[in-house]
Amino acid sequence: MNEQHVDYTEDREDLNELMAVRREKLRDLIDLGIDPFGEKFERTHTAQEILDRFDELEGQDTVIAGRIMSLRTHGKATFADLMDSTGRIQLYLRVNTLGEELYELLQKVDIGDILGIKGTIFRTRRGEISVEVLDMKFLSKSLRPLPSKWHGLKDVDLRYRQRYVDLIVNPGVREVFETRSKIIQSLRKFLTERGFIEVETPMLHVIAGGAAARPFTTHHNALDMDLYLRIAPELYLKRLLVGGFDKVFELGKMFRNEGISTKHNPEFTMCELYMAYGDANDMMNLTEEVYAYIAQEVLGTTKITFQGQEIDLTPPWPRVPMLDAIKEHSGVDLTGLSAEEARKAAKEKGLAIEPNATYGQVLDEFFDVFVEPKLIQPVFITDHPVEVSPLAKRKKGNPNLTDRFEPFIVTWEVANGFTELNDPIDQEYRFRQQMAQREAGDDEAHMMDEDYIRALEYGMPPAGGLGLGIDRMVMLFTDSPSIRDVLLFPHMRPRS
RNA sequence: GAGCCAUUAGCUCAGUCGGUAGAGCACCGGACUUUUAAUCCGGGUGUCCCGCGUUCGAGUCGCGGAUGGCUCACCA
Repeated sequence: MNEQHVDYTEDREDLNELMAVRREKLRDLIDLGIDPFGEKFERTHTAQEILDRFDELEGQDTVIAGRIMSLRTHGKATFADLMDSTGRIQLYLRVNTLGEELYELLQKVDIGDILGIKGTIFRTRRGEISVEVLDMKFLSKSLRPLPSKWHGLKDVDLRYRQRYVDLIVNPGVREVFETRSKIIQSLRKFLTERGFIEVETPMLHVIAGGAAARPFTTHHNALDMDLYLRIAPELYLKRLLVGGFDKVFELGKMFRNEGISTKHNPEFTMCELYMAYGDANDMMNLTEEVYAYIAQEVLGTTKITFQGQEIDLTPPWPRVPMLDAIKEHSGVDLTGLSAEEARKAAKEKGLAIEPNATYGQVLDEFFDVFVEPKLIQPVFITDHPVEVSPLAKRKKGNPNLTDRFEPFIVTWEVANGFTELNDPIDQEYRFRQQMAQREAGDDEAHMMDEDYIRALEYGMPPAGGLGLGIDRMVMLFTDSPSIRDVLLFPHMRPRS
């Protein structure tokens, strides 16, 4: 083994006074033969348990551990607040009970240190449930000062880059991520209770399919080939329907090489699920059910508040064909128009449209401008044009539209689903259309996937499919206006 | 990618007309054995985001850059 030598006495000139003082205390502890970074520590209670069960625990001994969040010294007695993952509890330290030696050691304790405490549970004269300390151990000396105790950390840049500090000093941040965990748990429970099997499909794709988006590119050295990070798991999951699975879902990260905004992060979480022998209608039922189920499980109600507006998630949600919604909100009926007529209608409404825009693209533009901003309460927008839905089955009676839907809540598209196209000949035709669009300069058009066509040729049962945006769901349920508030480590440009 | 705004002590923020850098908390020294934003006395700890320029003199004015926020664009 190499000889290791850690120098705790090194003087570093890059440290500010606050950090230098903490290092000095660290050295003092080492000189006293005390390990500042502790070891395994068995606790008997959490802070919250003591607060909740005080009546039965009063007078008993307890062993707790956590981070010191404030210190109030009064000469020969000191009060401190200890924070663990469940909450805060006050410590009372007295020279009489601790002894001179241990009480002296208190001078080496800084706010931020993680201590192990043995003590007696009692209530102070002022009525605060506290632990009178009999013994204390350093479990981790903190070498950096925490942000001010009542302003917390406000600088959003620092909050995201140093989420660990944000979590320590800003109460509520932890809650958002605890809620996120509960939401994902409820979702898994909901789906597995209904017979869905959770699967994992590749994240490294040879063809980035299943959505219209620019992919990230990476490289496999041994094979000397470029690969894409997945933009959607859709085509793999439907291969599983071909293989005989009836109900599958995958919950995981997707990667899209696009802009960053309050609603977009380059990597985000989606849940896709597929149900053999079902259709878009089943998926709409499932969407409103799963939203109501999770809201009930996590928040105890299906009426939630987002940024001051009440949102009623109680099923059923209205289902409105896209053309009807456009007609209602713009006054323009685009039904049955040619691409050219649609472009003309767009110009009359002052919309910026590409000269060679397809009928579907014109519809999208009308929808984005006139309809989307109005969709506050949950609503399904249905029957999307076929050009923008290359994987969805055509609508019976109107081959220009598909059996597709997108639910909207607070103007956000929170999911996307449709009756799956299981006709390999039509699918190949759609891919070719997409390739033509790609050649015309649309680098988000779908790529050809020969193997997927082959899978469909073996026969895929009719099916309904759904993709749920998990980050937006968490935003909605935690009243968070930015996706960065529901991602522990949102993407940030590295700082030089 | 474009526009607007922000960046000053560890944190939260002030800084007037261009004239030697300020507060609260935190921190350091002292007093204090039931406080809780403890209190009282004393102490300011700084690459004013970076660079260039204007000026006798720049935190402040100009130009360029970095990072972030918001809006727009992009994102079916």
